[in-house]
Amino acid sequence: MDDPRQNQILAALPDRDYARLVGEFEHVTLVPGALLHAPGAPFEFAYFPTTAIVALILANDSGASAELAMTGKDGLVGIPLVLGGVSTRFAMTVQSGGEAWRLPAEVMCRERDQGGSLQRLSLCYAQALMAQMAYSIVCNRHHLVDRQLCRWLLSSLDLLPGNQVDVTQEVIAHMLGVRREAVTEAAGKLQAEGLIRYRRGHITVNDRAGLEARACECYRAVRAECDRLFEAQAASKCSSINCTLDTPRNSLIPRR
Amino acid sequence: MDDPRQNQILAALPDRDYARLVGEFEHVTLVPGALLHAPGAPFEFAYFPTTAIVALILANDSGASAELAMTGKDGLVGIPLVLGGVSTRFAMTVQSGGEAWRLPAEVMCRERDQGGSLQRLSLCYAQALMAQMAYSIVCNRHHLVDRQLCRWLLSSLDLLPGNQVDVTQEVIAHMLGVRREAVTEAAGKLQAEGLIRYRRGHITVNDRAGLEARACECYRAVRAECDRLFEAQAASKCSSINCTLDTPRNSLIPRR
DNA sequence: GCACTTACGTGCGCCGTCGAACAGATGCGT
DNA sequence: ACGCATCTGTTCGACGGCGCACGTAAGTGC
Repeated sequence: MDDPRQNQILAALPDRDYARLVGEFEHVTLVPGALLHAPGAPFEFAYFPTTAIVALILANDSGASAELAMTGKDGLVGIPLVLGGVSTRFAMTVQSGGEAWRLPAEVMCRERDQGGSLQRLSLCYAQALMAQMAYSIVCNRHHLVDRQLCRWLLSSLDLLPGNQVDVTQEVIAHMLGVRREAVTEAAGKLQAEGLIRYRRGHITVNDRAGLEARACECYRAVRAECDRLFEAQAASKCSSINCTLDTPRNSLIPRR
Repeated sequence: MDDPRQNQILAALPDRDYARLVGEFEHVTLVPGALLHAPGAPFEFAYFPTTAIVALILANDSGASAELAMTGKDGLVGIPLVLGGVSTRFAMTVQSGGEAWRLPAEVMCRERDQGGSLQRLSLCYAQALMAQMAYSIVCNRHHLVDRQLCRWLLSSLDLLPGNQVDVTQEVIAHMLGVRREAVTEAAGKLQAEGLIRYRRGHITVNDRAGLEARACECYRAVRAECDRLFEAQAASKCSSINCTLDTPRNSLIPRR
């Protein structure tokens, strides 16, 4: 049976806190393409995926859209509950079907106001999300589609059990904010290089190391930053560490 | 004399909390181009700008970079202190010189752990930052440079007292992540349309309404979202509102 | 095994951005 | 008022991505 603590946030929770919350979790199966959260709607649950992947997508009024980040077993869906903003314009859709556990919004708000471990870990994931989004901005600007595809595939792979990503080129195009044909071309290159194998909605990654080498450095950077953030929090049992540091004061001298 | 409560977060703070903190603020003048925070360094202060604007910039190892968001009197610089991540890969540079007030990191951490009004308002601004970044992603992907320039100018203008932005095209190019020539061309168009007037590092906005019409809808969307977030928080005196809502449960039915 | 839906592959012209090199203009210091 | 560094404007070929149209292949259901 699916265990909530396959989710990294719940796994990092001190046993006492987990025991306190465990009765409130509800198990849900997320089917691919499902809309977990509509733009502007209030959150009713926070979702802690174990095997599912949820995509955060922003679409503006003109229909232009792009994926902002993806959340799997590494985090939770429903950051506005943690930050206090109640809702968000982001849409959350199930990118890869699987299992998740959810907590009612009331419970999340209660935890937020009490400021316990769950809140602390969730805030940390909020920062990891910001890092993901930030690198997406740079990556979008400066990197070619095939490298972005590598990054996307690797990010997905990190949240999945095997070496296979089940998704059509159409969906990837939507996520990356490019044309479907551009994905076809990029995927074709990667396949020609023997890195992946594509067959009708199923990508098998043959050479993960090669894919990493082919990806832009954004992938490694995001991963490093997320690891740093997570480890810093998971390690700390007290929430008020890491404040006092004895580095030299930053100067306010203009650059160049 | 510069008043800390020109900053919107400090202004929204209940008087009792402000009175408690006021002695700990230090006034600083930020000069254009100064590096407020180097990537990866721990934060020593949180900055609350009043008339200055600070740019959040991410540069990867290859030198590719882009502005993620800008913070002025509407927020604070040092979100990682609020989220508990201690540091960040983002660089913070002074985009427009001016005044700010700062709090030592220790004080911010204390406030974070106590979970008072300052923390609540800061978290809300964190979500506003995410919104800014999110729309940047979509905007980068789908909108032409001249429209992005409009958005950038309007965002700056909202944080400045007059109708003038003092910045070279070189700097704007760096912020938008495009070539300097692209900015020249875009600015030329706007000038030809009578919206702005450009003269050696000083942009005067003649027709703000026209500029808004010319900008992509991302500007309005970001502004609406930030206003929503801020008002929701500023209005609430109790931190545990807005959790229980009686909307229909979201279905988990796949789309299309 | 059949037609049929769905997904992938390919060709074409168009346009916005890049990269680099260079010309012109403005404002500052002395 | 002059020289000069700095900022702005312009040109050119190259290229990546877009939008469209169409062809092909792989699964699905009867």
